[in-house]
Amino acid sequence: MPVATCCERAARPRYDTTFCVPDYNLAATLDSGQAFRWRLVGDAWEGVIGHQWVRVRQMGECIHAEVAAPVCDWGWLADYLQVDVCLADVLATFPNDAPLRRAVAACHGLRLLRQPAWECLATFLLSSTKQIGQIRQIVARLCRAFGEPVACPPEAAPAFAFPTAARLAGVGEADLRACKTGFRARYLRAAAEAVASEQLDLERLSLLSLAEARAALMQLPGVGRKIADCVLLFGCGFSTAFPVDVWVGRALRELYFPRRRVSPRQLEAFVTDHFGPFAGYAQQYLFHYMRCHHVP
DNA sequence: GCCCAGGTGAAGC
DNA sequence: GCTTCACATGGG
Repeated sequence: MPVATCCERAARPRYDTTFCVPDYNLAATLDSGQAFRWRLVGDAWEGVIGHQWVRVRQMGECIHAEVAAPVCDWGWLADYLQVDVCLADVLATFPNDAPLRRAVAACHGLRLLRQPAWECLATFLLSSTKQIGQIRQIVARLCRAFGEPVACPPEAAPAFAFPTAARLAGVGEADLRACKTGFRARYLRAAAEAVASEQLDLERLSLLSLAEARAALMQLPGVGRKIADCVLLFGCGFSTAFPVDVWVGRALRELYFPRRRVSPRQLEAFVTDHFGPFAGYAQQYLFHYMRCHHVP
């Protein structure tokens, strides 16, 4: 299985590195509504992963990355970007149907990220009935208010880590609402408390079956099937998790069941059966396609 | 003003 | 069971 090549993934401390990886569309990946902390500055994307400020840039078949403090081991970034995933192998498992073929052709190089689970849970808790741009703004306010400052270059905007669960568990609901979280503030606090108290161990979810992990997340108030599947897909590595939001629901109905009445139950059965071992990737292609390319 | 946004939970038939 | 509605907030 071909993997990305990387110069000096573990070597002398460096401020930058390059991953050479075929079929990686950085812009589509960072801007496809799976992560909410990336900002396009010129031709580069700036964000924070854990406590690291990062600037990444597409250079043809390679991704160039810069950080603010020298790094020996770049494994954390390779893991986040999932550069070792061979996209061709993933796409080869997709069913050969017209809608998916169109979506894959339109969104060439779209990938899934592997995000920190707590950040993923918290940000998707804040996502309900919000547009992606607004989710970004809420998350930015939250990080500025409650996240640790992280080192960044002088020309960059001040950067903050995503607030820990322990920190948010100690924040009053009114202060969360001041970040424009609205009715989601209560849910965010409850999740922070559950994680901080270790009543919910997010790191252990990946050891469970998909159904068990999903059930554990759905114990939290404000976490239903859709948000749970986002966390499992984007933060825990469950490649068959298949979040169905308004866009994906629309994609399934319009593209697979045109002019037919389909119950949510039927849709679920279809999804479980149809998309294969990387159904979550297929979901992301349909989502991005509907948002950026499809004209009804 | 009206409708919608990567939803969920509670209440109503 | 399935449908309707409230929940905050901002953009088109």
